[in-house]
Amino acid sequence: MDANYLGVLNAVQKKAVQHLPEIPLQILAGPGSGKTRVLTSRIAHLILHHHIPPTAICAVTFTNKASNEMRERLTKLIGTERTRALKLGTFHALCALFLRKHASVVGLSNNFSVCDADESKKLISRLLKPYQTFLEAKDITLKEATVFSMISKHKYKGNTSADVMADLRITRNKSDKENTGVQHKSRHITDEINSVVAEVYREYERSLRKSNSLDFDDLLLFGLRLFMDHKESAGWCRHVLVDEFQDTNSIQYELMKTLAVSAEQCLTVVGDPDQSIYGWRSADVTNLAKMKKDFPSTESILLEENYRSTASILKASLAIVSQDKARLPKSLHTSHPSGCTPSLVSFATDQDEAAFIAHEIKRTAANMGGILKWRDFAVLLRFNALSRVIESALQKSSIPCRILGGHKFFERMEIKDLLAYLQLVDNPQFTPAFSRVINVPARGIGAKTITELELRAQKTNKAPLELVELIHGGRVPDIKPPIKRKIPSFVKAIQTLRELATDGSSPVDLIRRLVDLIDYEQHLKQAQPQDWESRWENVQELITFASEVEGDIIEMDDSEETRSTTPLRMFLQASMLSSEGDQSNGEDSNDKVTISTCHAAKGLEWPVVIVPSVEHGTFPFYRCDDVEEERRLLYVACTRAQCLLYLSHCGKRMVSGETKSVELSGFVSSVNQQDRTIFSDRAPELLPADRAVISRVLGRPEPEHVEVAKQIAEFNRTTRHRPEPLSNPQSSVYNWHPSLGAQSAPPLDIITSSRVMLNNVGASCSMAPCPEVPIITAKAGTRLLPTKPGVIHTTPTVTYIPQTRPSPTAPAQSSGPVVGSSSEGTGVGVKRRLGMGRSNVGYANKKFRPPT
DNA sequence: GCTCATTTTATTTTT
DNA sequence: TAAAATGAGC
Repeated sequence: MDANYLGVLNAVQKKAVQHLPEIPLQILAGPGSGKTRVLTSRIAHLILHHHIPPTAICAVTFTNKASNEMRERLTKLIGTERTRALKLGTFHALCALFLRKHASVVGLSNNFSVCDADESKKLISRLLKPYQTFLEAKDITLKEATVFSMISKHKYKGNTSADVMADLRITRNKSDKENTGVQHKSRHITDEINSVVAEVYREYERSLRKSNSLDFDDLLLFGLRLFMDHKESAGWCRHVLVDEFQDTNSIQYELMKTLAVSAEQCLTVVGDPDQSIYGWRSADVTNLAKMKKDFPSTESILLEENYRSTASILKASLAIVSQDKARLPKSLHTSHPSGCTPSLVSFATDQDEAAFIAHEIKRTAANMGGILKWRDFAVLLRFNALSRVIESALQKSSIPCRILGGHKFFERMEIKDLLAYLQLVDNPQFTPAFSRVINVPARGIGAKTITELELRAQKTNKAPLELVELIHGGRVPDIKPPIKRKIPSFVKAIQTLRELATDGSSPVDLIRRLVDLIDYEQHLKQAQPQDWESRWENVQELITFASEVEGDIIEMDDSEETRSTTPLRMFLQASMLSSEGDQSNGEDSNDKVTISTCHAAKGLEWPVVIVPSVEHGTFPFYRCDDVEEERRLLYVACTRAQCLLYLSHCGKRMVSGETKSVELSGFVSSVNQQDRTIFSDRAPELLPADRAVISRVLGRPEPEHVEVAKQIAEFNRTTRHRPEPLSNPQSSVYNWHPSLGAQSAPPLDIITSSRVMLNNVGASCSMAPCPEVPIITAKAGTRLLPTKPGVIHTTPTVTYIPQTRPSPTAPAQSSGPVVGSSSEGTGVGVKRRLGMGRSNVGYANKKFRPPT
C-alpha cells in the first residue's frame, strides 16, 4: 500500500484529488495527463482521508479493460480488501449486479440471462423473416443489423415499442394530410421500414422477456428503472465516479445522475471531449454540459500536462484536432523535448505502404540498438480490414504481431456453444441458447424440427427446453417419433448439469463435465478438422477463466451479492459482459508488434505508433455521420505515440475487393497547408541526438554505440528492400518501392496443411474439390514458389496455367524451387474457371512429383 | 438434413 | 477480395 499517493501528483492533479467530495467535479483530462492516476488517487483519498466506506463508492468505467486497470492500481493504493469492496465496473456490470439483487422489484427473476449482440441479431433476423417478402415486394432490403441498431437507438431514447408505434401513427396521419409533395414516395418507404421495425421491436422485446433475458441496452434500462423507482436500492451510494465521461450515452447519464442525486451530489467525472469517439454508439458529449446544468455547483479542472509524448507529437496532434472549429479550446503541454518530427509518408499502393511499415519497424529497432522491442510498436488502423496487407507484410519480414481485439474470445463458436449449455442450465427459458445447441453436436435436428419445436412450445406456453424435456420423459406425445430418439443425449446433459449445479458444483467442474457429456472434443475434431486443436485450447482457456472467476467469488464469500446469485450465474455474467480479446498470456511471446483499431487503442500508449491509410475515405471514414468525430479519432491515434509517430497514405488502395485511387486525408492536408514544419516527409534519421531523446522520454538507458552500429550493420546485411528517394518531388512523396517482390516470384506461404495464403500476388486459394488438392487462382504472369522450400512438398505441386501471355515485367527468377511454370497447361482434371482479366486456375495433384 | 459449390454482397468502431 | 448466404444434389 502506498500512503504517499499525493506526493507523486502535480499541483493540478493534487487539486483534483483533494477537491471537496460534495462539490460535483469535472476533470477534463487530455491524453497522457495521468487521468487514471487522478481517479484512483481520488478514490483512495475519499476512503483514507474522508473516511467514506469503500462499499459506498461507485466507480464506473466504460470498458472492462479500464475497470481492470483501475482495480489493479487501487489494489496497490488501498489494498485488496477495500478495492474488492468498491462498486467498481462498467455500467453494464454494475446494473447487472443490482438487478440480480433486486430482480423481483422490476419484474425480473434473478436468473435472467444476458443476451449478447450476436444472439440479439439472430433473434431479430428470425422475427424479421415474416416481413421480408412484404418488404421485397416494395423493393426494400432491411438487414437485421440495421433493425437491431434502430431498436437500440429507440431504447436509448427511452422509447418503448408502443411509443414508437404511437409516433408512427402520428406522422402517418400528418403525411396523409399533406401528402402532395414529390417526397411522398420516399417518405412512404421510410414509413414502411419504421413500421416493420416497430413491430419487430415489439416482438423482440416480447421474446426477450419470454426467454427471461436482457440485452445490453436492457441492462442499463432496467438498472435505471430500478434506481429511479426504488430509491432505496441506490441508498448505499455516497460518491459516484465516472471515467471516460465523454463516452456516456443518455441512459448512462441518467443512471449516473440518479446515483449522484442519491449520493447528495457527490460526483466526480473524468473525460476529454477531444477523445469522444463513440458518438455512433449513442455516446453524447453534451453530457458534460448537461451535468453542469443538472448540477449547477459543478467545478471543472483541466489536466493539460502530458507525460506521454514528445512535444512535436503533441504539436502535430493538437494541430489536427484544433481544426475542429466547434471544439472547446484546450491545450496540452509537456516538459519533454521536441524529439523527432512526426513523419507523413506517401506510397503508390497499400502494398508498398505495408512493406514500408515492416521495413521501418526493423530499421527503427536496429537504429535504437535494442532498446525498442517489438512490443514497443503499434500500427493503428481505422478499421480491422486494413490489417490484412500489413499482417502479411510483417509476416514476410518475420516480425511477430498480435491483433488487439481481433476476434473476441467470447465470440468464438466453441466458447459460445459451451456457454449456451450452461445458460440453459441456469435459465431453462433462454431460447437463444436452446436454438444454438440443440443440434450441437449434430443430432440430426435441423432448422425444420427446431421451428416445429418452437412453434409447439409457444402453443403450450412452455420454453422449448421444457417441451423437449417433457418429450424425453414421455410425458408429451411426440408428433414425429424421430425427435424422441434424437434428444436423449441433449436432455441428459442438461439434466445432469442442472443437478450438479444445484448441488453447488463449480463452473470449472460443470464445464469439464459438459465437455465430457457431449463429447465436445470429438465434435470439434469432426466439425472443425482444420483447427480443432486451437479451438480445444480455447475450451481449456475457458476453464481457466472460470477458475479465475471462481477465485473471486470464494473471496467475496457471503456478501449480499453472493446470496442473490450462484457461482454458475456469476461466471456466465462475467463471460457475457467481458469482451476480452485473446489474452494468450504467453510470457515471451508477448513481445509482438501490436495491430489495433484506433478505437481499441484508446487509453494505451506505445513508443512508436504508425497510422496507415490516412486518406480521405478512411479518415474520415467514407460513411460516417460525424466528420469531427473522425478527426478526433485520428487525434486519439496520434496521441498514443510517445516518441515516434508516422502517418502514411497511398495513391491506390484496395477497398472491398477493388483498387481505388485515394487522396491524403483532409485532416492532415489542412495542417500541412497551415504549417509545413509539423510533419516531415521522410522517416526520422535516428541520429545519436534522436536516440538520446527517445531514451530519455521512455526512461530507458541509452543504447551503446557499439550495439547500435552492430544492429544497423546486421539490418543492412539482411535487408533486401531499400527506401528510395522520391521520383516526383511535387507530391512530397517519400517514395519507396519493394525492389524485389513486386516484379517476380511472389512467395507462397503454407500456413497449415489445409490453408494456403498467397501474398502479394492477388491470388486466392480454394480447397474446394478436396483438401489435398488446393486450387490456386492467380493473375497471368504470376509465378508461385514456396517461401520455405521444406514446407510445400507435403502439399501438392501448384501448376500455374496462363490464360493470357505472361507479363513481360515478370521475368522468371530462378532462386529457389519455382513451382509455378507458365509452360504447363495440360493438367488432367484441371478445373477451369474463366474470369475477366484473370488467369485460369492452376491446379494441384498429389500424384505429381514434388518440386525439385 | 447435410454437404458442397456457386453466387452475392458488403465491406467501422463495441459494452 | 473474402465471408456469408443461398441453392443444388445427395
